[in-house]
Amino acid sequence: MISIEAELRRRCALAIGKAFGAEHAPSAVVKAGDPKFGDYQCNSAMALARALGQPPRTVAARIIEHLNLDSLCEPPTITGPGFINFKLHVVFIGQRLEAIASQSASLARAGVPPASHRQTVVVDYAGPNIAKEMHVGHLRSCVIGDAISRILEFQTHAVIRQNHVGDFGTQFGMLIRYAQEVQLQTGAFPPIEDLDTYYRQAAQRDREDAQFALEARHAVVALQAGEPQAVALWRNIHHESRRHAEQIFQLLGVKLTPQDERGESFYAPRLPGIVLQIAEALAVGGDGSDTALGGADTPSRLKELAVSPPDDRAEAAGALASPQALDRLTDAQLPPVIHKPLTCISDGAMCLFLPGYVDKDKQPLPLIIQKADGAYLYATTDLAALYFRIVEDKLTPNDQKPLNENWHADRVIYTTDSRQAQHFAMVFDAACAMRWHVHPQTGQRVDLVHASFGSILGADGKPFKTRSGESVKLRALLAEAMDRAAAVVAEKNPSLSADKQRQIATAVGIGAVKYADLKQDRTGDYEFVWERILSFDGNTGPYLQYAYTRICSIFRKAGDVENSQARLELVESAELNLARHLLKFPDAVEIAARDLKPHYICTYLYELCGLFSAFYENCPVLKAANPATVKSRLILCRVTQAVLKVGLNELLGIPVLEEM
RNA sequence: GCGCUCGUAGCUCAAUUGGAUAGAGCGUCGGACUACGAAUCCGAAGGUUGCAGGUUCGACUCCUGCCGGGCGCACCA
Repeated sequence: MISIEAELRRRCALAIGKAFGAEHAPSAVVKAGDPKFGDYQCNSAMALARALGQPPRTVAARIIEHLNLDSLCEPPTITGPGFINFKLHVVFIGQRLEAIASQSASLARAGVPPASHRQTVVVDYAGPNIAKEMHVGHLRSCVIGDAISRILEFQTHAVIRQNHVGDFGTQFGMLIRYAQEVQLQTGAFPPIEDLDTYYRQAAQRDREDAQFALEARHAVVALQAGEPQAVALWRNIHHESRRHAEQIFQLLGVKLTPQDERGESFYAPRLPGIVLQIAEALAVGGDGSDTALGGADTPSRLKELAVSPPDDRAEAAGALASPQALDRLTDAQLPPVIHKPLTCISDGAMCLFLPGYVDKDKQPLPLIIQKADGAYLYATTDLAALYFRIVEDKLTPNDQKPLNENWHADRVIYTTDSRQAQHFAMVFDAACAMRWHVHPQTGQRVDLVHASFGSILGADGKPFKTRSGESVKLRALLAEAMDRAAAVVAEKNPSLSADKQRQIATAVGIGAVKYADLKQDRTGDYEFVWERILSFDGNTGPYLQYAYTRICSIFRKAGDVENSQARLELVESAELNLARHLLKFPDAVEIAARDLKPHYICTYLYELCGLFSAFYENCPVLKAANPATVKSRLILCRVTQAVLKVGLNELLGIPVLEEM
């Protein structure tokens, strides 16, 4: 069964097709703007009126003539300029809810249907830098990326989470060199309790000591060449960092595991092949075919760099190009305006020029895929990752963490902050230029999405920092959330055991922080204010968790009164309003998945709790007049509980509690 | 300078992407506990959606131009 909104849209499209021809078929069905207009409305008549040269209300009437609604709705009405209003039939509502409540399996899905077209979706999020402690800057990526993953996963898409860690940059030379130094002096590897301190000390040595800095550069080379001692130290740092990140993920309830981690170091061996591939395919003056220009200046240094380090894995990564192709890559041939993607060497760096990008001086802006010194950049790694996720065959021994099947992603989603918008636009354009955005099996266009988000600001509207201007550590932020929640629990519910209180404080504190982040449209900035986040009033995590505990409390008191064969009687307006809204949960999930915006689910759940409160105030459940009403109302409680659990817990990754 | 983005009630945010009378919470004011959890609920006041044009049956939403904030613009990620 698909969502009701989708079902009505389908039926309206069918009716429009029958009435006016299939070319007019797409139908605009949305939730009604106002309850007095029913549950849903079709807005297609007004749009069609012009094209058909008929009055919109006439068009609406003809749509209705061809509309088959079965017993879904009451007879539709035409209002205003030509809106078609649908009001769900009470009998239909009752049957649907009874069906959902009747089995634990259907309750577990809360009415949400599986996706009609199952896709393989890669979601790239979190991506912390190794050797630095995670800070608030990572919060949104973790929370939003995980929610998006959970939502798509719940729709039964095959979601592949990817943690693209920064673990192979130049900073590692510094860190390795510093680790060597400390080890030599103390005879023991320093415990990395505070990664930031460690990093800062290394950076300070790097700044102050030219000899140290030089050796740090050499350490990078040693690391990339696989020198055992450098690699061992790198592994050590890596291990410590991962341990730290794991703790954060676990505390946050983010479902990333070590198996999901493929960072810069993973892609490093593939980069030479990627650069070669792009350089040849898009060589300036060439058309990608084998027509090397004779006599052009040979950028021999780059040719050397592009094929080093000598690693046969580059070939496996798809290095189709021959080094000879690089012979024609001189910037002398670069046109002043870029009309098609071109690669060439500019100032010694391997550049990919894409149409539509210019710098401050209106000069073509390149996507640099290899620096003049031969090093690769994050654009290179991102392109390698895209190739890996979409094109590459995974059943090769090259993947250190092989899956059982090929990925060939249908969709790749990046959850990073909006400042990287241009970077991803360029990377996506580059992938398109290489035709890597075409699914190797289906030939369909792969959806490349930057699900960007804004910044977290302090109460003053400026970037969220500590008083001394440092970035707030994520661990400290979450600890404060739990402390604040613990204080409230101790005050409100002192009778609970200390252990129980701690458990509740964790769920409430972490949940509040996550919910505050998810409830707002991710594209905007938001202000982080403890009082607002941890409030029990309004659209907050604690408020929703509280609503859930009230329902649980009813069931604790109900004992075995519940009867799965009970019938739903919808009499009171509070009952009807709640019932109607419960059936719209699949619609909320669908639009949240469509736009990759978890806040649609938050808004839906908040409205649900408001309607449940009205029901709770006006319709006694356990003290209802007769047993049949008690059972009927317990069905509403049961489905509300299920929707809250699925929405909060499974889709948003926020814990629910039996009591608090 | 170019590009992206945002501007909605005193404050923090919504508005299913062009739909009907722009909705919530906080704060303010006024109410409801002998009550399935008052960590809650109900009511009131609060708006020329930054400004000015345009597009059309219909605009917070789209197009143009201003004003104001944020961010980005060649070898960091």
